[in-house]
Amino acid sequence: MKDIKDFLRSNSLRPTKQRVLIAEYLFDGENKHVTAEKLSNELNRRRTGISLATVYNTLHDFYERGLLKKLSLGLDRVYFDTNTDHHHHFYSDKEQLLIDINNKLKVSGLPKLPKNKKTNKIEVIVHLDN
Amino acid sequence: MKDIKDFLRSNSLRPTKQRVLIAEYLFDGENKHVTAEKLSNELNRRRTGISLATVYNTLHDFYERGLLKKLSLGLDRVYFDTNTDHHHHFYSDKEQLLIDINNKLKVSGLPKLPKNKKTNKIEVIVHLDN
DNA sequence: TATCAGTTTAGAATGATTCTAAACTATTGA
DNA sequence: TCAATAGTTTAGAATCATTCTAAACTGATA
Repeated sequence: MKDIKDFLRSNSLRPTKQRVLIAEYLFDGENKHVTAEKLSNELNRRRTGISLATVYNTLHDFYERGLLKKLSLGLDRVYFDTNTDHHHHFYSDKEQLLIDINNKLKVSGLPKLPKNKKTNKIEVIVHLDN
Repeated sequence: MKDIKDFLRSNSLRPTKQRVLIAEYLFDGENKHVTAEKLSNELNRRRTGISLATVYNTLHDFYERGLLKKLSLGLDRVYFDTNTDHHHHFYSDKEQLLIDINNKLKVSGLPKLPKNKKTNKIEVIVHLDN
């Protein structure tokens, strides 16, 4: 509670009612993959009365502060990941399934980068069937 | 010309005026990464008068027949790749830059798959900065 | 060459996300 | 404690890539 407010303040975010509720849900210790819609549903279930616009704003604010990762899965919707360590994913479009790959997956044999470019990050997506 | 019609026919696609023009552009021997919009612009430049709806339909039809790959880059727009061999990409969101990685890039250390799932494909995206 | 299934198309619809601008609130300093 | 204000929230409109609709068109077949 108090720690959540401090957590937000230490990330240059005013601890508003809405942000506290969202942070409490997202950062409860369990890694989560959320879309704006899924998060909004959960918040409605909890009768928080937080608007969808605020859900979008807050996810974006948290992402900007590095508290969330944004997942590029070529979906329609954007996923935010509370696990901000470098990691990869199993992913099934059909099932809306997203599972962290937290172990020491390695990519080797990369060619040299295009001139004047540097690698930002390497993203591996293991697409699943069935 | 004739070969393009046969090519389309052999893929269960009627060689309509529109499909022939699009296939001629896409499959001219040079690998391409196109979005519906970029392709539509190119076709307008060529005064083909092909509608945007047909561009979408045709890209989809070609994709369904395995003539194009669809790229999952977490963009707003979808990219289609004329290189249908298994390969990976350098990608820069800022610059709308997309470059094939055609060499023997290898991914090792994958954990076992979730139960009852099989790997469809492994996609590696090397995100570039600058 | 008529028939008809397959195609094309303009424009409407969709749906996730962003924008707008007005109301609200946490913070700060007096 | 309070006023001022910068930062937030919100409903609803706007955006934009893509899909849908259903009417007109055309390649293939007999």
